Amino acid sequence: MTFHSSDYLKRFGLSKTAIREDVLMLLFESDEALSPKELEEKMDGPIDRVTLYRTLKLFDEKKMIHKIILEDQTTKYVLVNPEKGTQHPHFHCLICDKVVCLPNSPLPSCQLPVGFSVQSQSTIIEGTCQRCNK
Amino acid sequence: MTFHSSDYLKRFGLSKTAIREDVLMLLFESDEALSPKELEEKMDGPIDRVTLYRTLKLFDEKKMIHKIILEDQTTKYVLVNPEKGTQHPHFHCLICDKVVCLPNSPLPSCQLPVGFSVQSQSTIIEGTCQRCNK
DNA sequence: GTTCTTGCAAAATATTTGCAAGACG
DNA sequence: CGTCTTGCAAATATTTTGCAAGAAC
Repeated sequence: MTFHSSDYLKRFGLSKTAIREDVLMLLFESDEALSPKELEEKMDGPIDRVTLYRTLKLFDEKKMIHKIILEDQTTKYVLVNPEKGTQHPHFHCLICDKVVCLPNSPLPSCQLPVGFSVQSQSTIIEGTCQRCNK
Repeated sequence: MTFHSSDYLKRFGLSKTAIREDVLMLLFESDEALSPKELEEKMDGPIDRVTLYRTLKLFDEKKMIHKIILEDQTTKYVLVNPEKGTQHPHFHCLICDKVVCLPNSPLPSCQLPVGFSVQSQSTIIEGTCQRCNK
């Protein structure tokens, strides 16, 4: 299965630009969530940080990516994968610092007090991943 | 039941200072989580922001307070209440911006892949609270 | 009196805004 | 060509660090 970033952009009604394609590609190829700084470093040439932030904000608004806020207040992003569902817990390894989506784990439900209504839920689990536990 | 901030500090091996007592008192009296800025505004006199940050970091290290990172990347703090357990979901109302602990709701459990180990878990539920839903 | 805490100045970090030049369709 | 996007400069917000003066015990 190949990934066509330009089709992807078109599908969300966005015009095709080099930066947007690069960001999408990097997120698609990555097996972990990436921070703005990590994205910047992985980009081919030097990229303007402002444009990167604007691109990420746009993708987030279009729900093309998930924004993950970690306990250390840093931000990472993953490409939304419709097959994995739009909401699931994320795991943050405290040793290697990687953040991954937890597959096949639907968001656990909480009992809410009467009168409250939910719009979104985010669960971050911190610990050590299987690679670092070896 | 009264709250003695100086006893509280002593119990955690911290020396008693005016700022620490003020911060503890404000957190104790509040029915919602407070941001550094909100704490600063609620303080009697003007307070040095650096001291406030250092105080909050210290309390967090001693596990006297919970640090809650919201989706908008702001930080709020609540006093740890041993009766409510040390970990539970937090609810963030998108209308009034209040953040409260969800009482009687233990942290929902997630199935983790083999080899992963958990150190902490945080769940933030965003939505509208019963007051704002009326 | 020695150690811990505070307050100030300044730095580091992350993110946003305004605007003119440039690219997209 | 008109609109959307980019890049630069600069602003804003948040949090941290170094250090000397002051308070706690």
